[in-house]
Amino acid sequence: MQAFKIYNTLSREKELFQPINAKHVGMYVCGPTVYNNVHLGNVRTFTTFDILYRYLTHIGYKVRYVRNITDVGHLVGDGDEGEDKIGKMAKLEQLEPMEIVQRYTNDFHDVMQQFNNLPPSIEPTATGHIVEQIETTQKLIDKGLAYESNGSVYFDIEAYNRGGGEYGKLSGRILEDLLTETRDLDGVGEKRNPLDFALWKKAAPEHLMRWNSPWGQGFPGWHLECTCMSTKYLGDNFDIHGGGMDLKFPHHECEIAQGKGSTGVDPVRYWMHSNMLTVNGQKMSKSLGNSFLPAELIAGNHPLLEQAYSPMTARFFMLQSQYRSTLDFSNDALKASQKGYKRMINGLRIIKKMDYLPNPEQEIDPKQAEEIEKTIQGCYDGMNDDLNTAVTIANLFNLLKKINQLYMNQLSTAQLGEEAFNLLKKEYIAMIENVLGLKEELATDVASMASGMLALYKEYKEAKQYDKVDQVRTYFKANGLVIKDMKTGIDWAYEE
RNA sequence: GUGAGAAUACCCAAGUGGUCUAAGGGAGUUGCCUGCAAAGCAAUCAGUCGGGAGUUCGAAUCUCUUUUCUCACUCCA
Repeated sequence: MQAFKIYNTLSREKELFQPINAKHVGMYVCGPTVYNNVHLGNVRTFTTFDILYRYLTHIGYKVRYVRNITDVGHLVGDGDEGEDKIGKMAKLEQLEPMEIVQRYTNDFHDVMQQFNNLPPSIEPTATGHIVEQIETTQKLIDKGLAYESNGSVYFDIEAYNRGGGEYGKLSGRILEDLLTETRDLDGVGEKRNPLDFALWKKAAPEHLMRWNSPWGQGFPGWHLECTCMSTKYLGDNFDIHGGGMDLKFPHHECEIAQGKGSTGVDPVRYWMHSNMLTVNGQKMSKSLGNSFLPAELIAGNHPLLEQAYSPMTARFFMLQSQYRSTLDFSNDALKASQKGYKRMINGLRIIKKMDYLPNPEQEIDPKQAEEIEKTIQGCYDGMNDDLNTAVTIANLFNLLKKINQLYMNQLSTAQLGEEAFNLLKKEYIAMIENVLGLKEELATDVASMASGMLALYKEYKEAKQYDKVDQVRTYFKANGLVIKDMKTGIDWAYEE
């Protein structure tokens, strides 16, 4: 097993990853709130944890990857007073809330597939776990860590901290400071303390999404679902919890409080946070209006885009930086990634078709073999160092040079030796396809290819080069197409 | 204001005490290859890591200071 290090937000240090159960890893990632299309910034986060999932699997762990769908409880506006995001969209579009949920869940899945992110092992929904959320709320009330107020239930942060909780430890905040800052804010109303957060909210009469509970009709608070679903499927204490940097406070802080409050143990061993995708130095976000939808990127139809970029180009672009750095979007950077990605994939095509060719005349060059081994180790060193995909890719480019040299006969497989060659082939393919999740994007524009061929066909026909004409026909036929040579003109059709 | 980070070549981006005479990609320049290209290969491309001071035998990396920027504290991945 590789010595894999993770930067743990809790300790602010890279720590050697040691799962609770030697061979098994439980990881939870905060999924999207499905009230809108996911944007490219969201994609970065999910891609980061896709790489984690892929790498852990690659180095031999059995991973249970849980990523939720938030389909209720996430409020618009300031904390606990706003409207439910999904309910709001439902009213706006005059649809059932669940129609909104389904529409954007589908969109999310489509995008994940386009970017070649693997589906999680379990994808639970908040509405599917109302019972669990009510139970946890009751448990917290019983323990004196939550209180009912006018049909809503709030988590009591002061009581939690009196009992040994350390609210603020993840984000590095000091409770007293938070209290002072928020003391003079208004709208406290039902809460004992402005920092207290909702576990259960009473539903206003016009509220669409509502369930019966011991405290009347209502709906669960946003933070609670992740606590219930992560611990339900991964246990009270599990290995890895991931999410975007912007969820660190308060969302993840609240998750720790709820988890520790209800079970007595810290729920998560390794907290991982991926950094933001920025545009011109500013965070990409829906509210700032500087976010692109993946579809706009792929089509190239956004004012900030000079051209279209394929999903794999974007994936490669994201992987060329480390997930904890902010990554700034620019056309120049994307174009550079496009070339790099294509070079790497060209190498993939070459090595896949290449086999070891023994040659008794030629001796093995131990230096070459050693270089290959060292560079492959470099790929692993990069991944092991808190998923430093940038380093892994740098090493892959060095392997690519060897592959191209082999291809151009500037180096022979016999010089590398069978062992080193097979290692090169196996690891280059595995790193790109299995670990980084990059794949070939075949240009499948059959129509334009066919029309170009038709032009050639016409030329050959006019020059009466009938052998060439037949060749073109055979080529079309081999691809399931036929040439229609009519009085009115030339066209192609699908072979019937 | 409070908390968390960032500043590395023309652009993107690794590197967080010696292996750094600073990865890798893109752009540029030169050569090889080619009928010409493209692709590929080879060579070249940062005397230096935002500025200043310090610690150390040794600093891009640690400390202090300063400037600029981002994020969080309000819905966000």
